[in-house]
Amino acid sequence: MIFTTKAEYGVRLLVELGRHYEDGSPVSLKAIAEAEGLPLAYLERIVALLKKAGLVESTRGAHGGYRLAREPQSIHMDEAVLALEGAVAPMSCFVDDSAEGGVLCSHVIDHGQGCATKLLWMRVQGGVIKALAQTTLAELVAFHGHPVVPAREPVNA
Amino acid sequence: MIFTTKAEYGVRLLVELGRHYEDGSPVSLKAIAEAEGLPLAYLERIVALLKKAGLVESTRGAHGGYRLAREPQSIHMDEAVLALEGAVAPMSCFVDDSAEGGVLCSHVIDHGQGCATKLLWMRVQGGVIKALAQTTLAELVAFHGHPVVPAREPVNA
DNA sequence: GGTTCTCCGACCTCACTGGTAGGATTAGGG
DNA sequence: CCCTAATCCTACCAGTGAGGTCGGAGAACC
Repeated sequence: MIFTTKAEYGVRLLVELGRHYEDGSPVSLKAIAEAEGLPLAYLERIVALLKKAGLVESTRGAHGGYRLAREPQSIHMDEAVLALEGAVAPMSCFVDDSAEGGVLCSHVIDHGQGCATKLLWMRVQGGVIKALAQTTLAELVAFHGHPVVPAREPVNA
Repeated sequence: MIFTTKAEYGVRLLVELGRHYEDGSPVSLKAIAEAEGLPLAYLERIVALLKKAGLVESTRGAHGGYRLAREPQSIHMDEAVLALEGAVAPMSCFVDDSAEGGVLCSHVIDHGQGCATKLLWMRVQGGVIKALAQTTLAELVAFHGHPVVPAREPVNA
């Protein structure tokens, strides 16, 4: 159940943008790539996903770069990871049937209504999405600043 | 964050064994493969993982097969999935540092104490393990027996 | 006009998943 | 005793996607 580096790099990119959110001026990918030690060309493709999802804005040309489209407190990580990974599903047949009627995996058809494993994967998916949704970018930015604090359950609002 | 078919097939195999747990006699892989429509040779490798983890026992020779090593109520799915997938980690650097001192991913070293993303992945991992641990094999077996909406005849024979 | 950026698509390599093949080993049954 | 049914075990193989590179085209600022 491993996330790819898209999620890892993308979140770190967001954190970096969040640190400069107050500045107003955009941050170039080159600066981020150097600060985080990540391949620039690869970051370009990753940030494109975030832009398409409306999480970041871009300014082209010299002194251009990227900045957050919203304030860090309102950016929840489920949205970010969904944009980066395409889908948050424990099994390949779980594209995103959360709202659909009855999207069943192929091996289920002969079993009538939903395989037993589906119950399991649904619970797992729920756990992941919940964990992601409860974490905001602002939290990660703050954690980046002073990592000593062991954040327990700060999502009480 | 997709599980592989090892987890899918392995759990379905366990469910099938759970259905015949009361019988006492072992179930052959061939029977399971035919019942579930899965490749026999592939199942052999999967069940080997479950055996190594002590979840199932085997009897060799004619009329042999596999049976659960414990009763279904005491088999929690975190143990099963861990045996099948090797590790339940959201990121590659998360082998299993839950008990270790400070296993940090390589890109973290220069940031002092834990990257911001680690906080995120820890929460995700916690959510997944919790969801898995809260589900027992007995639950899945029961769910397999009588699905919520009986649109068709369930396979009870 | 050159520099610095974002943008965009093609390309490449490598590991791993998913599955197969072929056997050796063990146990029952005639 | 052989034959058959089953577990075991290792090697192999094709496809795919992850992870990353390259080259270039457009856009803004000096």
